[in-house]
Amino acid sequence: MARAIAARADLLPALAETFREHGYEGASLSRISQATGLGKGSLYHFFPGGKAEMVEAVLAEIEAWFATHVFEPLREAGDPEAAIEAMFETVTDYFRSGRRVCLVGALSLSDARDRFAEDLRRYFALWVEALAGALSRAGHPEGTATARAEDIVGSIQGAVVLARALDRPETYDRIMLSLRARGRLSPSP
Amino acid sequence: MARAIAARADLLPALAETFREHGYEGASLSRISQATGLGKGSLYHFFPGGKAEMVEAVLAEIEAWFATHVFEPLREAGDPEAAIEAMFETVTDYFRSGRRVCLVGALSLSDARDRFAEDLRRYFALWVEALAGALSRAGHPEGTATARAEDIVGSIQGAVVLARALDRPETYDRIMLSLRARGRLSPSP
DNA sequence: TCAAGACTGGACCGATCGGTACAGAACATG
DNA sequence: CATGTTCTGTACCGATCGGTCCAGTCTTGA
Repeated sequence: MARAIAARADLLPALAETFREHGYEGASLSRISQATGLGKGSLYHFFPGGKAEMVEAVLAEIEAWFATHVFEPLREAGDPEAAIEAMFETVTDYFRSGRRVCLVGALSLSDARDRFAEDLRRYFALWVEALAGALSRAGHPEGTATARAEDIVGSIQGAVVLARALDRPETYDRIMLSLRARGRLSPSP
Repeated sequence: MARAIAARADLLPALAETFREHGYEGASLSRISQATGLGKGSLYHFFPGGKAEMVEAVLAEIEAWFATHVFEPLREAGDPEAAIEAMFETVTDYFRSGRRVCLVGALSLSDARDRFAEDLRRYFALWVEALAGALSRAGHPEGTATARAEDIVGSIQGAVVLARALDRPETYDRIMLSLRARGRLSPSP
């Protein structure tokens, strides 16, 4: 009984990688079956809603992961500046310097956006909100903290796009350094 | 005879929009057929290589459009600062404040990236190069002009992602304003 | 005017798509 | 060990996929 829940959760990493690599349309059931080592019967046992339910489960796990490792540290840290630095470290690691696609960003650009609109929106909204709070507590002017947070989150997404297109992970790392340096130099807009 | 060339070019806008809206996998031949009003026979007459050749033709036109309207103005402008301002206007218009996806960026995040790698790489490389040149002539320190250009091009791509995910075109416009303001305030890193 | 070639739509192809049905294996619980 | 449930692979479904083929219709230059 408890096995079912664990097994379902165990599938999510393989599912996530498959959707990251092939997108929603490109991740066919046969590819998913191969990636997870499970037949269709098992997949539909855990996800009766098919691919749509798989994506939703993956998005939920991604959001939970970011909540634990990114959003909450930003919100609760005693030292907000250190938390922001830690955020850069964490996401650079997570996105493997742009070698790994951000599934939420990729889906946002695809035609699957409308189907999962609320999940995609919430992920970025939570990120911007948490970061804006940390910036604010780090001394950033109240009025522009949200704007600055959007700049940063957007830049991270753009860095993934650019590094992948140029096939240069260093570009991702460099953009991260530039964002961090800017935060250190000028807490004012 | 001349008709053929014209007709092929006339298809590109509809093709481009179809790939933008549905991605490479999602843009099925039946959808393409519907969007262009042409049967499969005609499509394969103009693009014997099928979907792959269609995408390549679209990418070539996009690159040509950007070369004319963005890259060359950046390179040749007498007033580089004005050219950079004009670039922001042009791309904001082109991407419809993030309502319209950047096909090159979207393909870069998809599994079609490898297939069109060189086209995707060149588009961004040319953009960064042209912008870095303009920044440099506008007084930006030589050593960091390329880095700053990558920041900007990446931020534009990220703004599209973020605005679409949040479903807030204003976010795209705001990020553009922030990028432009930053250029005006500090020509130094 | 008329042949040559550009162009067209749609029937058709095998492959694969997402999804269903189901019989049996593995399993936890009594 | 018996029983009921969970889990599994596979055969199968209709639909659609990308792509081919071709008979026929336009268009153009001689």
